Amino acid sequence: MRTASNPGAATPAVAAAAAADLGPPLPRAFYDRPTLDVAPDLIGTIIVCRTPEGVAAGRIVEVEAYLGREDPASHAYRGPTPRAKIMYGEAGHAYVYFSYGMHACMNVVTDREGVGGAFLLRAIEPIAGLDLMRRRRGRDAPKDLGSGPGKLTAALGITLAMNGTDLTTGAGPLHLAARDRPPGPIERSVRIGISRARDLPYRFFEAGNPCVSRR
DNA sequence: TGCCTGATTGCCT
DNA sequence: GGCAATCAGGCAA
Repeated sequence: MRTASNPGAATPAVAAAAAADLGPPLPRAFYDRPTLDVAPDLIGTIIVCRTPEGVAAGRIVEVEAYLGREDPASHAYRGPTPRAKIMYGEAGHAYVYFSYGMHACMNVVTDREGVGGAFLLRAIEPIAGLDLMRRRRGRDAPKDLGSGPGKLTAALGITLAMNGTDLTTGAGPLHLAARDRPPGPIERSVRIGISRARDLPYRFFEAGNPCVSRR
């Protein structure tokens, strides 16, 4: 398994080196496909967040697909409103929104421009910057750091200011890197916490991983 | 302008 | 298992 250093008071250069150690950004073509086609490839990839405090990263172990204008559970359902316009833009960008008045939730935009497809990141398995994540979360156990959409943004330091970040350049604070190892079996289920289109099996997760969210 | 709902979390009983 | 915290987006008036 690949490891990454995480110096406490990282200079930008050190932070960049640490982020690079986790792998270069996945290319646009990874995201620019039909949303459900991306799902099996997304589980096990690594999300890296670089802030002045340092670098934090985790394996993505749970996601939910939101298909766009035709999906009643998606923020994109009502068309490209000011909030949803990022989802209608170019694939490979981050859509970060404010949930329940207190949490940031992060999506990655997929599919062709104008479709509105995206994946909500629901859980990560922490792999770098654990002490930083522990401080941000006020929790110690790795499985408590990223086992939920609001938890993982808090742990990684993802904020609303990162909405719209291009994940493919490596220039911004966020990117996704290729898997460091093959994922375990991927299972599907209905999506969690929604009231519309409850029956669609668009939640994907790594079976047996303790960092998957509960409910 | 005002009301209601929500892709959540964590604490309390 | 119940519920409060807390606020922006979307829609009705």
